[in-house]
Amino acid sequence: MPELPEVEVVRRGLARWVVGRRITHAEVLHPRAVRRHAAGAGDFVGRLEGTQIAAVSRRGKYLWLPLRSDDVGSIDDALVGHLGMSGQLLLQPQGSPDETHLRVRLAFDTGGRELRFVDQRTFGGLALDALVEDDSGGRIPTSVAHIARDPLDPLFDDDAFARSVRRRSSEIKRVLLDQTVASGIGNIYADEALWRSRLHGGRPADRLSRLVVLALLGHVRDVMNEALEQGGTSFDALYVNVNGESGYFDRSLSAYGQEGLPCPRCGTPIRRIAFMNRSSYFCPVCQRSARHHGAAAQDR
DNA sequence: CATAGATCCTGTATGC
DNA sequence: TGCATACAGGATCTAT
Repeated sequence: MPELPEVEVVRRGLARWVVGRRITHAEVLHPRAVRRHAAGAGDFVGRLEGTQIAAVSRRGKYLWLPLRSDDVGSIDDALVGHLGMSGQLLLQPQGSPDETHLRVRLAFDTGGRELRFVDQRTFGGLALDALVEDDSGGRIPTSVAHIARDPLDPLFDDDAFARSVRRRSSEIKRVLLDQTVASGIGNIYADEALWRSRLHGGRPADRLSRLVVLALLGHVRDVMNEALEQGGTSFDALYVNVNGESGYFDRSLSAYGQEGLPCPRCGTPIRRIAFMNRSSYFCPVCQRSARHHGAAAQDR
């Protein structure tokens, strides 16, 4: 569930602490946490130790730490991380008790706190990956290059997004969750942006007008920025910043998780339906379903 | 190629 | 109390 705002909160917390530090010790406590590192845990640890963290970057829900290698001095690789559903990156004092689901530990030359990857459900993971040039002269890990820029990226192309969305015959919610169209959007912010747009998630994307798609994008940006200001969304102790603290955007949600509660706009109880093996929350009055928009395709 | 559905994983909440 | 079941859901894999 950590989506873009939650991952950005983590990125900022990490950036303040780890940039410029050298990794002196790496330890993998659960092999599944580094399954995306094809060469295995031993290679992961061996290549990580001795490197210096040059930055903390993010695209969508992916984080990466470009690494300056000890011997060469150049920055060719990055430590790539994805939190999956329950991953946490915590800065903990050395010697503090290991978390139940501690998967990877990194310690630094400066002592003090260590970086811990904790992940209950093990959908997340860490890997080392080569940096390649992206489409605008920047650098990005190979394993992240396949996803689109996210809506908070200054180089995000709104018109290209609208064209991409309107080429698809899938339901608009499914398209919002497709990380190759725009990255960073997950179930919570998809439902919130659709609610703000008064759009039912089941509407076919290719029957929405360009202006409706651009307005939806604006709502995606708004809800993400508002969540960021409040430290992200947390429903329980799983979604926390690097100090283990929860954000409180959950208090501002209009639709997601609000089944049975009144729609803040019209008072109709919010409804929950199954969708893609998860849930969609929407107002059945404000967000009209596809059949009310018939074959006329008036949104063109 | 686009699209849709299954799958991975573990802790918590709920019902009988 | 114990047991079974549903649920949380991002990314990836497989099937059509």
